[in-house]
Amino acid sequence: MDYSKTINLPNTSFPMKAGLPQREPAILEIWDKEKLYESIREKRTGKEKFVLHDGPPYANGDIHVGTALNKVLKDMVIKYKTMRGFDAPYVPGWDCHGMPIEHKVTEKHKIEHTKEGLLKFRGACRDYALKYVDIQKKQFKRLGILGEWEKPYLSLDHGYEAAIVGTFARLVKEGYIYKGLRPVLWCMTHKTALADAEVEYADETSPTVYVKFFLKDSIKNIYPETDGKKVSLLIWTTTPWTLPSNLAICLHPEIDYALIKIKDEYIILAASLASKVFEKAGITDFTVVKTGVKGTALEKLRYQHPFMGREGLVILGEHVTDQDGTGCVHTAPGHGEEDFFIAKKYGIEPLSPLDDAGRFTSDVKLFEGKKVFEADPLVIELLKEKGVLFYEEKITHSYPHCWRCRKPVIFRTTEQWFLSVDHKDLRKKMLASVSGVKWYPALGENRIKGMLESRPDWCLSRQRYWGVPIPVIYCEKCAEPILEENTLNKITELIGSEGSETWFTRETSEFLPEKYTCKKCGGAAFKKDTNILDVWFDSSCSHFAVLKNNPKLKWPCEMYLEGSDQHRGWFQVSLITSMALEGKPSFKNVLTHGYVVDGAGKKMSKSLGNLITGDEACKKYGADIVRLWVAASDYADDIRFSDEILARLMDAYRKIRNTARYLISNLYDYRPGEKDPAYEKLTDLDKYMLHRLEEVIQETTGHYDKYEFYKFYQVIYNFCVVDLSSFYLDILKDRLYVNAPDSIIRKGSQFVMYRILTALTKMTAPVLAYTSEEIWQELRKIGAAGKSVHVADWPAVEEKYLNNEVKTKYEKIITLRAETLKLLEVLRNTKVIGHPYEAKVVVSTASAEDFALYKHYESELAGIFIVSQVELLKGEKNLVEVQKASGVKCERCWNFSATVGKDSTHTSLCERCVQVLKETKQY
RNA sequence: GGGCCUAUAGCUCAGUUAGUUAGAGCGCACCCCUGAUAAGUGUGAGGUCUCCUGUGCAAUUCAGGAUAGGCCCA
Repeated sequence: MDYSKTINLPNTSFPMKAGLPQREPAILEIWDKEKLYESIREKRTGKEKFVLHDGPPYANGDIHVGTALNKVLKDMVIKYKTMRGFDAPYVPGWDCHGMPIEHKVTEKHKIEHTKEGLLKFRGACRDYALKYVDIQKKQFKRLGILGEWEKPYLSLDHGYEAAIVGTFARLVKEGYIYKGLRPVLWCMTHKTALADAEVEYADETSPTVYVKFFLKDSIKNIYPETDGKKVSLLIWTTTPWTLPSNLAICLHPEIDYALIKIKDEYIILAASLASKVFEKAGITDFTVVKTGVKGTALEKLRYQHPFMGREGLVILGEHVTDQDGTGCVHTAPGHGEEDFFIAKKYGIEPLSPLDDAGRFTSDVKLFEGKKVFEADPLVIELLKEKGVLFYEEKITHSYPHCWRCRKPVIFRTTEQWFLSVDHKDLRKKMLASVSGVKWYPALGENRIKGMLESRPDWCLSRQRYWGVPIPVIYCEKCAEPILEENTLNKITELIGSEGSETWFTRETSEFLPEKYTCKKCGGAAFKKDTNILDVWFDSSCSHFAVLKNNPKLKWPCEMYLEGSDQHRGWFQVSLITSMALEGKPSFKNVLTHGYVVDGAGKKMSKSLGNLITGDEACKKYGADIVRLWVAASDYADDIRFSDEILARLMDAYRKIRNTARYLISNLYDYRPGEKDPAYEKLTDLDKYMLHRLEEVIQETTGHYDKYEFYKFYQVIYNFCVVDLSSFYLDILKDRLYVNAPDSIIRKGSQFVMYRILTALTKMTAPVLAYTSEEIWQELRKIGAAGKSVHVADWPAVEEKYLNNEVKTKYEKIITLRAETLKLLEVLRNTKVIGHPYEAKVVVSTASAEDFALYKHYESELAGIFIVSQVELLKGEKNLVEVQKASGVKCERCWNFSATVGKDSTHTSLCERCVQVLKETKQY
């Protein structure tokens, strides 16, 4: 007789091999078809809301693993909160305006600077953005992320654009918006401002001049010998053309400045640079009169501009170095960012006497009409004439160039719109509000506070084309901006119904009341602002545009979850608009994660060639592996992504999957509730495992609640490997296979296995979105309720299954088991035994208490150690011995037993197996 | 250059309120099993806790610095 036919072997069609890259898309299709997201919404209607507000990714290119990580984290939070009973809708969004799209589109379309040309260009940008919204949407869905993919929010939606303009209008009304000057990088060929990203650095040879600027104020109180003598500060510049705009000379407060006598005049420059400069200039005949005077002592001295007929001021700045030059920095606030900001501190207004093409205006009669670089030699000539040119040379240095025309760019001061962060104490209020927000990890609070303390006013205007227009109209005659409420409201309304294109298609007059005249000069002709708003302003309005305008959502929301770069970005700009206009933050919790880096901890970049897209990862590993990677990583720090890491996770995935598969395969004849033994009838092993499960549920719930997914991963993985695979399930084999199918011992174990599997499946659902669903569908076959694991409720801790008494006892048994296994290894290595069934364990115990405990489990011990026999002795000391089992191997259960052969019909079976055959009428 | 942060086995993570041999799982090596089988069990080997200096009787743990790396800014 073939006894293997009489045992209850595992049976399932659930595949061992996952084949995720193929299987997942099929599951996704079912979710789509069965409208899983909508079903979840329906089930959670009326429940407490948990709104995670999606930070919009930029609609350009394929999603990067970093973006995938971000979205998966969000999805895990939402899936978990949903299972915990919250109504957690997810409305994903996209950031659609801005420069990167402009650039991509410019590669194909040249912008024609006409109304039609501009509209065409913007249309192309829009198409481009929508195309990538679609591409990215597919990639996000592929990752198993559930959400309102059919109705996402886009920053180019009419409603969203109206919210942007409306927010601007409200900020104007509250007095936060002002017009000011600011230096920008300017391309003289394209006659346009450039963003930092549009500039590339290349070597450039420039004329370099050392120029004497004569002091007007006497410094005889510091240097008595200079009384009545000519004293100059020696400055240095590589852009002589900026000298007409010189308004100040900047010194470092702490650097030593030297007074040097040459013939009959005195020159001041940084002491440490003097010899270098004089050597260059070939001057040997000089005397160092005095050193040790700090820049501070020279502050606020006045000097005579060498040819502009005005005086300038000596100021102090930390940016001055004594590494090169003279330590006296020529400062033209109209032509440099640092110059601008340092001059601002001294109340010096910048001078920028250039037109759009970089030609001097009539403000500088000497060079009127000359382009800046043409002016260089003319300036040098003039300096020579005036006798102030100390030394001249050519140097090659790194200089910014326009990335399109490759021509050198300049700094030029322009008028821009700003948001004041100190108006109405906004900065202070923001700083205070930050403490009321919960930051994950807690250090995020530090970081944003530091940034809030130092951030300058927000420059809102951009000289670009693809974005939301600045809704300001100016008087043609006096350039007075119209910031009246009703005008701004009308613009907002029109943009709301027609989109921002309306700004370009409609005439200026259509945005103004009839017969409107300028309040300042009475002019009747007007023009629209041609600039757009910073795209960060777009995203700063998302909480208004999305949370306030969608009744399914709420303001403020529970959570923002983004990369750590958003402390300066989205978190901060959202805080600005929400604090300025609503007086509280638009979020209650902020979770930040680090950046994805490669296996060596280096950042991912095109140039390093270590970049990987979300799609590539899904194709190579499968979404669930990517999700497991996200869950297993501690996102507080940088997150490494490498083949080795993913290979380890695939191993882990297989282990989890196989553990689930094994549970499934032993539940084919189980129906929940049908033949479940009462708790008291369960063996202590089963009780112990029920207890362990409750512990695991408690632990994982705690970890999820703190968003510490990697801790969840460790707990659940160890539970699968240590508690289940190598302990419980290994021991269970004998019980499940050999005993009668409906025996209490088998049914009891199945009851526990079922509870473990359902809980395990639910607990892993937020992470292994697809696999848990696959397992759930198997559970449904035997009676689990609910069409998807994602509509199921989170497993509740069953207090009645907590049993510390059994736990304490069992931990002793487990310790004894570990000792036994070590000894079995010795027998195996000496070839005394192969399978542990060939062994017998003899346990001598000195402690009466322990002996009693072991005695209590005497009948189970052999099964627990997976050996054939266990003998317990009350001995002098604690000792475990292992020896060959006695008796003969039973052909059915493979245990060794002295009872084999006792039955006359089944001569190769042990007593137990004979009994089982009788029970099951197979005798 | 500045701000914030990180650094424990090949990998992912623990841990030490400073105190005898620093833990887990995986991976690896070896063995077993062949009734979870492109599976499963067991045993074992892996770490100068990034480096330097300091404060302690004692430092991987505290302080200072360095190096490497990340984000943001200049």
